[in-house]
Amino acid sequence: MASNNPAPPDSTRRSERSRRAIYDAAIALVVEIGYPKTTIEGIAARAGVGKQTIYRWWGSKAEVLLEAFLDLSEQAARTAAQEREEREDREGQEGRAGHESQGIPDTGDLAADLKFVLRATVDELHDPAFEAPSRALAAEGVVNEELGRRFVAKLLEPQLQLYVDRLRSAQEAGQVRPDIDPRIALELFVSPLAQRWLQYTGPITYTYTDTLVDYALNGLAPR
Amino acid sequence: MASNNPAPPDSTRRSERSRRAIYDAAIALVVEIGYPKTTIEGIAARAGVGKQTIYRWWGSKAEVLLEAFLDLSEQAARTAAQEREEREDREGQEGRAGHESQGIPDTGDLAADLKFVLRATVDELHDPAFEAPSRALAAEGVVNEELGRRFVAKLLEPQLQLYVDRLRSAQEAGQVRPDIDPRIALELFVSPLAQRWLQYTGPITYTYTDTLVDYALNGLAPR
Amino acid sequence: MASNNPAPPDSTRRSERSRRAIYDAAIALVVEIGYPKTTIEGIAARAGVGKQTIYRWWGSKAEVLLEAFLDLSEQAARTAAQEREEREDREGQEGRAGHESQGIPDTGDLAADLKFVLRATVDELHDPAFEAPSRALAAEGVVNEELGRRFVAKLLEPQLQLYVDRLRSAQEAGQVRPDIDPRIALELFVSPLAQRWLQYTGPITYTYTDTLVDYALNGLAPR
Amino acid sequence: MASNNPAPPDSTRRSERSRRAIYDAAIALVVEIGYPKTTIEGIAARAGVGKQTIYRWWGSKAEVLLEAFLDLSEQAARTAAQEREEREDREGQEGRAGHESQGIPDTGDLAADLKFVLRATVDELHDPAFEAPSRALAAEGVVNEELGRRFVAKLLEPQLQLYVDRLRSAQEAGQVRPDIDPRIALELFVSPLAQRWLQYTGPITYTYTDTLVDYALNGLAPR
DNA sequence: GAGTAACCGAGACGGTACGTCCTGTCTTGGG
DNA sequence: CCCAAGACAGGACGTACCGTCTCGGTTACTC
Repeated sequence: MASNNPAPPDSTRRSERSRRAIYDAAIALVVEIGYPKTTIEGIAARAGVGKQTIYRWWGSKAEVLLEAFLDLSEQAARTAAQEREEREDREGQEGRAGHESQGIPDTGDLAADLKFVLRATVDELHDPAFEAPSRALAAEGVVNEELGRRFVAKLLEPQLQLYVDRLRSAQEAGQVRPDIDPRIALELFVSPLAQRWLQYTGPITYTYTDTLVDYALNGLAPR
Repeated sequence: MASNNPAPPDSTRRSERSRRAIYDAAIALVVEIGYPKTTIEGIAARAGVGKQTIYRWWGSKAEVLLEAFLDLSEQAARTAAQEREEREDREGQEGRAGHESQGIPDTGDLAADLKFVLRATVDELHDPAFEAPSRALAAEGVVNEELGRRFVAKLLEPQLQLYVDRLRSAQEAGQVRPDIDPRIALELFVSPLAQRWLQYTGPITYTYTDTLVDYALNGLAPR
Repeated sequence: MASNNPAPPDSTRRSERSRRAIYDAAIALVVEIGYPKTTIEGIAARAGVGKQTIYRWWGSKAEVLLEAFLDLSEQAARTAAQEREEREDREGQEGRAGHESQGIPDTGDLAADLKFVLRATVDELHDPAFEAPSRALAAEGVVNEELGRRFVAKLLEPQLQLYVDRLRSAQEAGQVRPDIDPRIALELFVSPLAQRWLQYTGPITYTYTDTLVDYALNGLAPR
Repeated sequence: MASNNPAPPDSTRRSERSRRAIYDAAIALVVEIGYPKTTIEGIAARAGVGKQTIYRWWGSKAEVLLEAFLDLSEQAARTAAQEREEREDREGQEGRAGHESQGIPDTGDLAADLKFVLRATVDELHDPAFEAPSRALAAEGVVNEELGRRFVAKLLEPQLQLYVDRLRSAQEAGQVRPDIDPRIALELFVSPLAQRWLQYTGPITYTYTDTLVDYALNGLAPR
């Protein structure tokens, strides 16, 4: 199973220093000059790294950015988790669990909980530091199926799974019909938001996401 | 007295022959070798045209492809319309109107009509000749807002408008609640399909789109 | 003998206005931006003339410049001749005839006369308005034999003929040996100056040309 | 601290293989299709080299050709020197030293020696392999002073220095007047030949060069 | 005095080469 | 054997001109 064609590099000797520098440079460049103008040479130069070091460990600029962005997300998640913990320690309360990567709150009111996390998502979509690399990867994924699937599997699907969990909980509570497939159901309010963001098909606001939740839960037909 | 900087070319002298050749070459190359490997140089060579002729009339590879695809769509629409006409003349019937760019059928059964057109869309999304340029433009639009908006305005929005019309008709017929905004409502079943296509977040089948219509019309909550 | 291949243009209908404008533009551009950066398009634009008007009457940028320069020389010669005439009318004297294109002075002192005209040539070679187009044509002529020969026949040889005349006169006066070929003899002092100018092989000064005349007349060997 | 603007390339890493291929291609193209039709792209293609490799080390087509021609001259000189050596070894004689780049022969008869080398030069000027690049460089030098001076310093002046040496020797032998400046004197017979070659002002023959030597040594005036 | 055949200005066209930028591979020297 | 550095073959970029062509317009000669 080991021993591929051009002999795989020995990852135990890999320079952690270089990897970090490459991630940082890649993200910074995409934010500053945009994905199309970001080049492997540019990343290498900014990271103070030889080009070969990039070509040794990654297959394309998109892969570099994907890993860099995954790394960034993990960092952000860790930071957020820590802050939450500290806050809770300080405030000695539980309350609204809050951050979605930590799970969707379950107050018993499904509509309210969904509106809450979707509003948080709206905020995130408007964050410029998140937008540039995220769009770049999404765009690349549209045209490059392999990378697209990895992007989805690593970043998007885990998020969607949280909705699945919350919907299942709602099903158990009798707030969602039992014959509904949660994985499909979530798309009724998540996908519209996604499409508006991806394709500029409409404005992205709190009232819009609130409306989506209402429409999805109650349906379009008269009751 | 009108005297801009790079002096816009005189469009009355434009060669129709070249434009056609460029459109054809652009589409053909994107289908054959993919968008990233399609180059302006390659389009020019294939079209038997000087590069400058492309740079004179378009600002980027993406703009060429956008116009080429728009042109293709118009042609296809014209062809389809003609065929439909001929068929109807021959068969002397009206029946199911059929092609979505001609409007969504209105049999009085909203669910059935929506399922019908969505199934047609599923077929279209699986058509390779349509997929390559379409994905390329969508991807470019994700990262290039200006182009994205044009893509949507010229191609996507007119399609969506057909759903708006059908939903309004359903509202008049009492099959959709009057307080529903059709432009948002249609996203409940269109956007999930779009996202699955754009991001490979799930399989695209007839049963899937049928399910979307059912969920959207009836809602997730118990009735 | 008439009736060439692509049908020769009718020169009776030629626009004198355009010709003048083209000559002026060509000379001006060569002086301002240099011969290599001077283009036919540039000449046409500056002259306010269609490109075809240039291609109709000339075969290359070099030919345009050659004619433009010939025209300029004639103008200059006419102007100089007129000035001389006016001066002489005013001063009512004959004296030193002066301008070489009017013939080399013949005071009876061959060495002095040659030194005089060569000094005038030195001045001319240092005149920037003359230098740019002149060098351009010379350079073109080095590599393009046909044009080179025309350049020589039209511009250089007439000048050299004046030396031939003066040397013949000197031969009759017994100041030059009768077996000497004047056409070759003149090269002894003219060519060194020409080469220094063409190839930057040495400085061009009055004392240099004076020395050339002395060496050529008296020879290198001890007398 | 050394840190210029475009950062000069590291010449120790330079590919000797590429340099040779570029020299060969440049010379071959100039001979085959002429200097104006020789392009950097063409040289690169013929040499099997990337364009950038040319632009990295040279500033223009003319510079490439200059170095290529210098290299060619050195090679030719080395080859000639070696052949001469072998011939002398074989023949065990000294005699007429022969090749001008090895110095001008000094038999004691200045006129004969000069006529001999000038005849050799006449032959060289008629050699097509030498003529094409040589004319191209000369022409470029006429219009481009910097390059012209380099052309002269590297190729022409060393040749002329040989005449200076021979003339000095003749001065010591009393065959040339001591007040004569050899650097100027040589121009009396070298420059006419040069001008005829550069500007097609007359035929280039043995009798012509012989005549030049006679005129120059004895002068034009009666003795 | 209408017809018409050229020149003219303008500039689009199919091409070619420019000089720059980046790709992905390879080589060198240092750790 | 990794790494920084960067030269290399290759190829696309977007620009500038080439020489040809087509378009109206404007003369100037013909019938």
